[in-house]
Amino acid sequence: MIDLKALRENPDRFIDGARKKGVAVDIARLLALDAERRELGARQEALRAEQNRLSKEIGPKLGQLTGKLKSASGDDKAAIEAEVAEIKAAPARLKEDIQALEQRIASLEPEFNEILLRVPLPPDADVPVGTSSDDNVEIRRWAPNGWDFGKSFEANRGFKPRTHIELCEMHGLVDFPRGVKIAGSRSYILTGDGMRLHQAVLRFALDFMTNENGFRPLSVPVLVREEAMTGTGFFPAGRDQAYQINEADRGGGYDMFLTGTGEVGLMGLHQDEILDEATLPLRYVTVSTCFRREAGAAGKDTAGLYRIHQFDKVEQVVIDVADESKSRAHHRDMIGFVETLLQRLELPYRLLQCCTGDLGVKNADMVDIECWMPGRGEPDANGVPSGAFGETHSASRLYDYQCRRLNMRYRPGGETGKGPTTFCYSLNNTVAASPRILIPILEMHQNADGSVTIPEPLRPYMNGQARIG
RNA sequence: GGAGAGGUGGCAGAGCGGUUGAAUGCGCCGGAUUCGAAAUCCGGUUGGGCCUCCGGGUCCACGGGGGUUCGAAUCCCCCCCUCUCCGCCA
Repeated sequence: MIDLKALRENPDRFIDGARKKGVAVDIARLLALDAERRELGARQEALRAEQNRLSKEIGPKLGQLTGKLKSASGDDKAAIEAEVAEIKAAPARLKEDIQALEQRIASLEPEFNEILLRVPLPPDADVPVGTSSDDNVEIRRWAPNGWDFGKSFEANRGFKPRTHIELCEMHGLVDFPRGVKIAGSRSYILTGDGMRLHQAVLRFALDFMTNENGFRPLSVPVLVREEAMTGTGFFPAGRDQAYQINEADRGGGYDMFLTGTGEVGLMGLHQDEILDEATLPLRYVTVSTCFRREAGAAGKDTAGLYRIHQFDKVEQVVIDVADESKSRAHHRDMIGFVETLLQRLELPYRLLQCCTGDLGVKNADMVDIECWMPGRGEPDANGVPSGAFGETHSASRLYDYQCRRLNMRYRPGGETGKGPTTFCYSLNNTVAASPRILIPILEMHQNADGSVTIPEPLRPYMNGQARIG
């Protein structure tokens, strides 16, 4: 959620930001509703003040009169009753007016909130303007010794690559047909070394973040309430991407949602808290199963392990004070962790600065990391794929957009600080999402005979095994 | 799944229709005392919205929402959450 005060002071910044992101949102309407809301609110508040003042006067008077009423009779009684009625009349009128205003304000609320939640965080000034992922800008790329991006896989390695699908089939790493039988399209079952490799990557990534980078490992709920989805900024915009568990209609009270990332649980952790500044920055990592409907992606990446409804992901988040330079520094760090991890796995990758059109509502800045996947891309005349980059990581900077929604604050100046409570800044980044990352691992480390060399760092997690096949 | 109890400030815990945003204790902060500290004493100590001539004004919030009432932390209804016992169970 954006800062309403900032919007009032500088609407153009948000109008411009929404335009750059390609988000259609009627900010003029929002401002009009806001003005009306405040105007009505001010009038209501004045009436309430009057009502409160009268109540304080009336109490004792009423007490006296009801006392008299007990001993009174005849004309006296009637006179007192009339006086009581008169005293009650003024506040009663106020009450009617207040309630009328209350109703008018309430009638504005749904539209107001609907628009407010959809106003995107403006992109940072240094984010390239663009309309889609085609306009993303490459920052840099890296490849291990012996790999030249300028040459084909065959030219690099001396043999034609097999796709991960072929490799999985060859070594019995995944059972796609039975996955589909059980759970429908985009489902799979990791089998044997496939499952072992999957677990090895996840555990390696978690240990790397925990042991080497000082992140605190946490488990998170993946089945959450709607508030957690809205608070973390995934709703309402991404509502159609989340699986909804229908509990309300079967007497469960309320519906639940399956999370598409561990970010929801990690960020929801400190919802509604005022954090001690001394504890910041918070660095959390989790591994969780992620669920995505992939609505709107019908027919896209239907084969293999690339685009699937359920996967596991090691996710990192950082929560810190409201400071842009720190936010940028954390971003660099978090990207650096991933680069180190990919380099240890000897996977070629590139960093992409996402353009404004590719940021989504909640990010001010986002860098995607794509690994080289030899099995992707258009096949040539001989049916050998060209290879292509495929997104494996996404590092976001959100400023206070998310923490504002989550109501996560700190008080500058520490425990004894007198500063105003301030919304924290948050960031998140993938560490490793599997099985998608198995694609470059299998395809890049395949040998001429189809066997796959297991990258060194994963071997301890596979009982020392050095190759598959 | 059945039966019951309860949700009040950082914590503990009063209040159960009328200046109660809330007693009291603990904690915390400031000050006094002290060579210093402990103890003691004094004072302070929730969050948010709106308006502001920046002095301040005003409203909201006692799990959440609605209702009754001139007036609700206190009464009523719905929801959420926690705890205890029984049943079931990884």
